[in-house]
Amino acid sequence: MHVPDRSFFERSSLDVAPELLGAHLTHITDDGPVTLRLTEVEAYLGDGTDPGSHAFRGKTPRNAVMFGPPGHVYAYFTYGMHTCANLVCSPEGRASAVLLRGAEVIVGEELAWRRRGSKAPHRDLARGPARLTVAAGIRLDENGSDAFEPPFAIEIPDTPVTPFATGPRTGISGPGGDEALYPWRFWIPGDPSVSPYKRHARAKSSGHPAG
DNA sequence: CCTTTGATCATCT
DNA sequence: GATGATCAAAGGT
Repeated sequence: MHVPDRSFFERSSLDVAPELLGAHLTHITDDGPVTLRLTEVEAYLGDGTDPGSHAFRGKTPRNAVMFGPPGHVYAYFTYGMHTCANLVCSPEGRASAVLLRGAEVIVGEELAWRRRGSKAPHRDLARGPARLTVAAGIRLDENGSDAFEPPFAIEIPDTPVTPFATGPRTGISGPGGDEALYPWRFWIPGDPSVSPYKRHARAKSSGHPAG
């Protein structure tokens, strides 16, 4: 486990996403630290070719952070009540991002449990993008924060986690959710903290070079 | 295990 | 005015 160079994020989210599996993301507040071990992520592009991406129709006030420097946090509000978090990829000006969809809480479980406000089992604490954001204590007003600076910290595995699984992205209507065109959801096979939604999609073991 | 449904509002058309 | 990178509770199999 090591702190990556910022250039790690200066690549397409398609390359970064699978290498974030198993990474540790820490967020510290006055209440203490929470560290997440990432188990499920999704890649989104910003070059106008990805209809599932917030950046598909160009830069707007909401997605502006996606077009900013890599290694920063893109947080957005949706469904009238939920916040989700991404890590920005690609060089500045070329938006792409990795949505954090599932993780295991490995530090600060008590704090994460308190934030979630329910008796969630350990595996459910950060299972799903909105739950993950609550468990970590990431707030909407932290949109644009540098993930390399406090209150954030990130470490990645010395060797990428293999094998990993791929499949269609979750919750996307229209062509952006088409597995054949955009199989850009990545997860650690069999991990209980992978989000359950639309899991009917068959987990195929990665035929990726890495696995 | 599964499916259905209500909640609730910023954003974009 | 419709939609959405969602969740939790309730009820069925």
